Amino acid sequence: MGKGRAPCCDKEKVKRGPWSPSEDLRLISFIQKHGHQNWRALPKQAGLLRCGKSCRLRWINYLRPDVKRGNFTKEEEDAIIRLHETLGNKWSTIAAHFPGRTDNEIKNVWNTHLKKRLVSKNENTQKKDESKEFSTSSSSSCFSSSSGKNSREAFAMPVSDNAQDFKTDHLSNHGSSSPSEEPEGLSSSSISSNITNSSQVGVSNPEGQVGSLCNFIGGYYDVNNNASEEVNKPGILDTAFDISFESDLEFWNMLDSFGPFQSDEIQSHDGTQSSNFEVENNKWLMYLEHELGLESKDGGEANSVGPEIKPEGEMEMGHYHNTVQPSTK
DNA sequence: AAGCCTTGCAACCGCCGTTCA
DNA sequence: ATGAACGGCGGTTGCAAGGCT
Repeated sequence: MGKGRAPCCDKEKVKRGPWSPSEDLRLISFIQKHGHQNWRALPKQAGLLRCGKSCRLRWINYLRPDVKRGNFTKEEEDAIIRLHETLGNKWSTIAAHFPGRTDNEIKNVWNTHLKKRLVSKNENTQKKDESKEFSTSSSSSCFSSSSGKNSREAFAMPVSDNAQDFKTDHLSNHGSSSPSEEPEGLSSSSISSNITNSSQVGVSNPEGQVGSLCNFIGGYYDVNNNASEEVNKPGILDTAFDISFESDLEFWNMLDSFGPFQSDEIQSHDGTQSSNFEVENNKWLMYLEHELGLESKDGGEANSVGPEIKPEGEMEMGHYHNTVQPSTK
């Protein structure tokens, strides 16, 4: 043949790096309206200069309405550790046990926190073991054989069979699976059969679309706190997603000028979020609503912040990029 | 206060499995 | 039966923010 694999996109003509608000909105509104049957064709149809893969990733890991963000609880972390022992680096499978969590997020948590925790734990136990006779038991830790960088190799062999069993058992029997198999600390509400992946997001369901969209608009930074109710108004939604992808260049360009903003600001929305963030958040929402002509007349929370809507440049949109995260470092 | 180091995370890359013509 | 196209997955990287000296 000699052709090789065709690149998924022309990297020369494709934008890379952080997503801008405008791009996010375009992607969201497009998916809400049309779904995502074809990721490769989507960027073009949505007027995005992005690779289809990039769009998919952005949607799945960030923009999806049901994506849950914020710090992992101790229970979640424990569950991840347990699942990882069984499944290895099957992040998507592990993620399936945590509705709203993405494989990328779990992978990151594992690599940044849990792995280290286990390594140090393992070192301690290893020191103890060294004083004893060599034990043939190699299953005491998932790290026993993973000295190299490639954890894929380390886990591939020993877990494959178990993984399949586990997958079958847990994915098909959620809600009715035997409690003994279920990771400790995970309630039925935290592990539900509502496994979410990109293809299961309600983009094909008109009602689901509206619900998802509400969640997005109202909860772009606050998926978990039901703020969506504030803007759960059909009229608003209709208007919001009648935005033309081609015609309102000025609007999209204006959004672009804000620079990247990240919905990771919804982190720590467990009620401990600083009011500073909420003010900025609400300003942003108000601004968007204003620009879209969506101001809610009955004065939701978003309007309680104050009437001041600063124009471009004064809203310090840079704030929306990783600046108000609750620091856990 | 400034510079360096570490950490965390979004995004990219390339491979693999599945689907479809 | 075959190969291209596509979606999905896991590994890795780059960068920004925070911490430390």
